[in-house]
Amino acid sequence: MKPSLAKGTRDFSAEVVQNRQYIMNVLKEQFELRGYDPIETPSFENIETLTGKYGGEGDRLIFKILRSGDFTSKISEELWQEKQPSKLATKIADKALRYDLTVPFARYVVQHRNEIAFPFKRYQMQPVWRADRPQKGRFREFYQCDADVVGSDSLWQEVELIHIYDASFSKLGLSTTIKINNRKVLMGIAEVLRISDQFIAFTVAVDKLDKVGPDRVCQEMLDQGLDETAVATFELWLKEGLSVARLQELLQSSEEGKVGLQELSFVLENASKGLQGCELEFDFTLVRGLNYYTGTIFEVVANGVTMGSIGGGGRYADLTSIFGMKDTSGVGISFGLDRIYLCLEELNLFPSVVAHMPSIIFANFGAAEGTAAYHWVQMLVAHGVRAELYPDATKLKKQFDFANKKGIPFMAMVGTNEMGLDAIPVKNLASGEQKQLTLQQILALLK
RNA sequence: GUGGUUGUAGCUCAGUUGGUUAGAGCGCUGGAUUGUGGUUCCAGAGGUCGCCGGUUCGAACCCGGUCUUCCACCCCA
Repeated sequence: MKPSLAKGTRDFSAEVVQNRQYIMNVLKEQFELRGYDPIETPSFENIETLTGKYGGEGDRLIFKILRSGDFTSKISEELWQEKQPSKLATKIADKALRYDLTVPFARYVVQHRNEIAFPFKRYQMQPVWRADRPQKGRFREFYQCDADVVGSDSLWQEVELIHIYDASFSKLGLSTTIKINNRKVLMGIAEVLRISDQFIAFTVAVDKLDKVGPDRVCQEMLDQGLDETAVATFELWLKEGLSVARLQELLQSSEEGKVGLQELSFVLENASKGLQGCELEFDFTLVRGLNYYTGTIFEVVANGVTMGSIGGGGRYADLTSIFGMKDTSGVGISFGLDRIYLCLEELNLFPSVVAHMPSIIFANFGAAEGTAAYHWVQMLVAHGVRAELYPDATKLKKQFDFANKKGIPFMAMVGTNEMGLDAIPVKNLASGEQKQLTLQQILALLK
């Protein structure tokens, strides 16, 4: 059997893991500074918890887990003959891998509502799975790092989340643009254009603006059967580029649109104060496909890197009601760990020092010498120094090669002559310099 | 899910219109050098040419299928 990875998955080397931990530590620090607590949820959920939450074709991308036992007994002959994958799916599969962290979080909140102090702020850094076709920066297993707060309508939460984005990306040295919009503004636009009943088709088309340009966006709207005069008006707006002030004029007749603009103005005004490095930018064409968003929506892109969004989020006023808990608004952001990693790598922004702490390896010259050397290792480890004995008494060349390859900076040599001495030869592998050192001197060198 | 693309040694890649035994660099193993590495020199190991099938006297090369890679859609972190 030839070893191979499942499509869209990866192994991580020690160096990659350390770099990933570096990113997660930065995020963790920012989350905790703002009062978010960590939780974790299972990697799979009951399938009905996840299905129907992610918009049009979202269910297609959910990894489903086959029922244990004889699932064929649950399928009638008629159902089998229908050959409808979506209907068959729930009979064959009763569990699914989580698709994002927001929906499991909403399930968690409802289920634990009596133990939770609201507003509840949590962060969560775990893998999610999507049955997508892999591409660069697009995997079937990847990590999301989410911060959400549930149980408050306050727009200060939006402001806080923007500042978490700003502080985190600034710490990572990554130049980013945080795009912001409000779903109520989009609904207001649709209302004014009298295409509210085709809102989804409208937003799907708008979402493609930066990819295909205004002409093709409008063409797609017409293809989707949207009213011609509405599309013509919208085309003018697209080419004009709408500011908040201009929208305030245009959306006079839409109550929802006006509320959206008020919210947007508050967030923009307060969040733009004291930004460390990110640009905050209103973009009335920002849509986001997940259909649980109701108010503010965010998306983050890295400047100077060709990569999809590296973060996104928004307010969901009613996600918990699906699980039986009404009137509980939530808002959250997500960091795409794997894409952030690729950006930092491409821009050479990983600090090189994170990789290795000082450490020392003891050469192995034989049974008795090994025993003496291991005694030194024990003493050093007891003092908190990373130390190890090369396990086999092979040729020194091999032991040196091993130390070099592993990036160990020092090698100690306890041979027949040094057994029982207080000072042993310690060699700096980078410079080649070698000295007789006592335990205290070695500790001073390595600590 | 749709369309395209990719696959040759551990790694990066050559390989002529289909023609004997498929090559290079790096890496690896051994030696020069039995307790002092990185340099150098010498020798060696390592490949069902992604997999399955077909065409052909003959296939790494042509054809079909399949898996994988990357890309464009769809969608998204």
